[in-house]
Amino acid sequence: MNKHDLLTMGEVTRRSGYAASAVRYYESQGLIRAERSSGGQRTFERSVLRRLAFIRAAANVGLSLEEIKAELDCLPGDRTPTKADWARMSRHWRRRLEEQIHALERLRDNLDSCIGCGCLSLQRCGISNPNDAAAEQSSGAAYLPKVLRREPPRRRA
Amino acid sequence: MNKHDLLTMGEVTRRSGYAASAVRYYESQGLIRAERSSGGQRTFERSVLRRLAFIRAAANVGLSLEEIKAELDCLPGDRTPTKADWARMSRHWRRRLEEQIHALERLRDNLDSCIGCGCLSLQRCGISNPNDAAAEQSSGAAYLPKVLRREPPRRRA
DNA sequence: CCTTGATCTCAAGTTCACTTTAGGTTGAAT
DNA sequence: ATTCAACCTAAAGTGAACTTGAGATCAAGG
Repeated sequence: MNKHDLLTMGEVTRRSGYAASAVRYYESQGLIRAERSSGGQRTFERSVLRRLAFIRAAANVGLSLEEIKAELDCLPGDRTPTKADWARMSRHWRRRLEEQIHALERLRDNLDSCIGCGCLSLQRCGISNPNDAAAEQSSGAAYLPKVLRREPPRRRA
Repeated sequence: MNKHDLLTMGEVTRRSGYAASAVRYYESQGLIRAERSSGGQRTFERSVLRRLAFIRAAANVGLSLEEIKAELDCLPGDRTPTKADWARMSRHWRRRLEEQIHALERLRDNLDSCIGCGCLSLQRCGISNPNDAAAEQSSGAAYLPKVLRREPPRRRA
């Protein structure tokens, strides 16, 4: 093991699975911290692995780096995060996951009925025609869940 | 109604909800077709509205434009798509939606147990440590569903 | 000391899905 | 004939999340 439990860039990349460029990028964005050796090379505390793991997990849940940073900033920098810390943060995830799940389920079910009636080709389909209200007496996008809907001026996924 | 059922750009943008720039972009990418007037202005067939509706719906399901184009390319250019056409294409969607749903559910449930044991901080958590096999006898990313996992060289969401 | 591999910085490049800008044309109404 | 909204093109810009490249430096073994 290294001096005083400090990790090199190589160790971090091997153990986190992230590329060095990504690790540097996260540091530049303030998601992780790194000390420097006398020669200017990065040395990481062990806890950086946990942070990187958290980053990947959160990214998998669909959070942007900005959101992830916001959550990480709530973690105590000094003490080891407690179970309560993690639990608090996970509530965000759970809520987002639940939303995504329900949204997808609604979309899937609506898709079934759309296929059943072939209405994807018509003006009155909620999935495909959220904006054609002018052309028809369509009830609009009632079926398309907010979290999934992409309005005309799209934002990134 | 216009001559021979042809739509102008303005009508298409109003009825599809897409910006003109987006419509032009889709044309440039071969997702939709447009005729030209004598003066060079676009005229669209009615069916472009259906295509645009399809594009939005598919995008909402998470398909990339490339994938959407691939699906649209399977549609018969000549005849009006049949119910069978739509049904075939919707199978892709359904499969993808089901995958996403199950992936999120597994992630959510795993998150619960992770929080329960506080293991997000340890090496043996499947959610957070898909790549730390070298450091521990970890069973790896068994819990993290493929569709959600972001491997080190990430691709876009 | 020398070599080699790991690491450094900084700037620029990449991808996706569009939007914005600039400057020029069209076409319908007056 | 004039006006003016609607439309055109081509090129450049956007933002997220990184990667790549160039060229220099560091650290450790022989």
